[in-house]
Amino acid sequence: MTSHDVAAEAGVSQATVARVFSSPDKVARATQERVREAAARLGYVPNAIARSLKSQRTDIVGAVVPAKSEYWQDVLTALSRRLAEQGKQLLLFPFADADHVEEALDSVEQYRLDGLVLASSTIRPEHLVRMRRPGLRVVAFNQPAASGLLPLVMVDNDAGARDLAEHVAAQGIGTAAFVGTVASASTDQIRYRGAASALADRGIACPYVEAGGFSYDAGYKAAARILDGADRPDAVMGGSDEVALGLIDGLRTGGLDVPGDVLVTGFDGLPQASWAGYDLTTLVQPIEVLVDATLAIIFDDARDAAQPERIVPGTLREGKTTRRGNG
Amino acid sequence: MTSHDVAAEAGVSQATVARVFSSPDKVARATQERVREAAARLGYVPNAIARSLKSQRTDIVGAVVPAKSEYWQDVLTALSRRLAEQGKQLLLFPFADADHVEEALDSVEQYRLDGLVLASSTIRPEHLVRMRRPGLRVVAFNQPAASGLLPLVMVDNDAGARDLAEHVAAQGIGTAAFVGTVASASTDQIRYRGAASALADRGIACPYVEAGGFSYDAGYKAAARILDGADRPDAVMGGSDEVALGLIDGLRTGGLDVPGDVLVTGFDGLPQASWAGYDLTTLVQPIEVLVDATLAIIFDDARDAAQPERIVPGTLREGKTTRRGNG
DNA sequence: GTTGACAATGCATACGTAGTTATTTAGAGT
DNA sequence: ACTCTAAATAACTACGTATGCATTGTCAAC
Repeated sequence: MTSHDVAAEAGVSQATVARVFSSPDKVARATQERVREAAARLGYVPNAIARSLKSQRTDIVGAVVPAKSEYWQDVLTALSRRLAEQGKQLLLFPFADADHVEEALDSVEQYRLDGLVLASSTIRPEHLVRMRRPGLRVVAFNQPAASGLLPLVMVDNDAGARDLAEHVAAQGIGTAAFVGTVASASTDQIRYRGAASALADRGIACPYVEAGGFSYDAGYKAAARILDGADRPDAVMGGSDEVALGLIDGLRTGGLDVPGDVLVTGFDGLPQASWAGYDLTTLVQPIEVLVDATLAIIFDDARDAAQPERIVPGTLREGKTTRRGNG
Repeated sequence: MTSHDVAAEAGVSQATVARVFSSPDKVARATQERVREAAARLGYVPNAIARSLKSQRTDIVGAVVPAKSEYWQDVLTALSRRLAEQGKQLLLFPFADADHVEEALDSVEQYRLDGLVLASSTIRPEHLVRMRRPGLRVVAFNQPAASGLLPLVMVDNDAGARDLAEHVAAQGIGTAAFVGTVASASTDQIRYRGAASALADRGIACPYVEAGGFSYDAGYKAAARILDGADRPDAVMGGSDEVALGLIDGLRTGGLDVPGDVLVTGFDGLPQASWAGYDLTTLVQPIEVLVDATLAIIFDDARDAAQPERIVPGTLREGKTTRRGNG
């Protein structure tokens, strides 16, 4: 079932059929109806593949993201929704771990995508630069390491970490610890430095503990290391919500009360962080805003602004995990 | 940068270049190397769009799924991974709610997908049937309503619900309640009937309560209705893990102890259900098995078996939410 | 030395559409 | 009635690849 078949059925040329579906205003009202009826009768649907080949536009945006991550799921959901509103699609290139990024990027190149969102702070700079190809609009999403290399959209990690640190400090703590995800992740570094610096300003030390992963499990296990440590901190700042949730459960399993004995904070603003069982104090990322900024860069015709950087502030959400004296 | 350019660079014909990348065994070893070198020099990558147009195969599988759902995220992760192993891609067509399914299906038709996974028990039969198009292998995933209409892969909802019900009954309860997601969902109906029937066999009544949604929030709110009710059940069976987690937090917020005062079960086996804060007793779906069965149907050449139905048993995971006397 | 078989490669074409150019048609002005 | 203009449509081609068919080259068998 092609546009030729419809053309024959409607008694017009193939070109007219094509125009009906791609630039209807160039076709007379009556002709248009005749064509649409014929198409409906035959069950014709335009072929996106052929359209893409001819028009050199796929209307598809790709996203290279870690396969397992609550945070990225949320981002992708928002991204996908926005794209759908514009009649575009999202093609996923998930990777299991940092070593497999290259494979994902290989398959990206075969598709002539309109744009590409590079996620995860574990993609290495050499991979980032490799994706700078003519005709492909790339945006690094929440990936501080890409600064200067690619257009970049991210939440203000530094300010967010400071906000959290100041909020925790205001509860009157003596010691703190920062449990990061993976030390080499650029978001981790910025968040830690921001938090540690804000705490240092108030005379509070804040050692760095690496969870070794981005998951709940990593946080859960890290809690054990903190419990075993000599000097238990009064507050634990998680490098991400997922890690923080694991921390909470790990600390509670170890017999501590959160927030009675230890305050806990997260970072990201996951839905799960708001669950009544946790009610985590965290920095909520404005995902809608970040996604819109990303799509603006990809689809803005202004190709001049070579390396735009959009840094959007997050919002502190105060939950009960930093509420002292409720224990 | 096309195969023609590479052909010129390597001093061969375009056809040979094409063969090097799609059926290498038809090209002499030496020629192959020359072509690959030329391609590498020019940075050539085959164009998947053109390849699809010519070969009438996209190597892309589509999935129509609800935009927000922990369960489907897990399924998609598994699906995507398996496809990537075969050099294929997953194209998502998420829909916000049941009313928007049609829009999603519209865009599906434009892409000439190799296969399509129809998820969500809220897709209505008329939509399902509409997707029966020549050349498109469709599979209904965990969608009992599709039985007889489309090839179907699902977990054994009935047996799973019975297993859960029997396990709960064995804890020595007097009354129970089933909190479903949405009453019109076909999975909901089967799970309720299975549970209610197994409980009835032991003389335990089990009224149906509709949460009105698939989310944590829906479960959380449903808990309030149960707390307000005259006769509080000894056990609450959630129609899904997400709902069950909300139920737990809702019941606990209401002052009840889980499992001390009320036992709770879920269904699906989400990662979150295993979190230490919940440790939910649930029926774990064998997602890998389901995904493999799905892909087998899509890519099996045997076009004869018109309406295969694969019903796979799940596994009961016993958590502490049904462990009596630990309160 | 002729033939046949087979591997390796080139040539030509088609996949289904969009856009460019050419042609037809209708309407208005004089 | 005759041109001029603009709108509507038709004819044609190109997008980049895969593949059937034709062609060439190589080698073994008789």
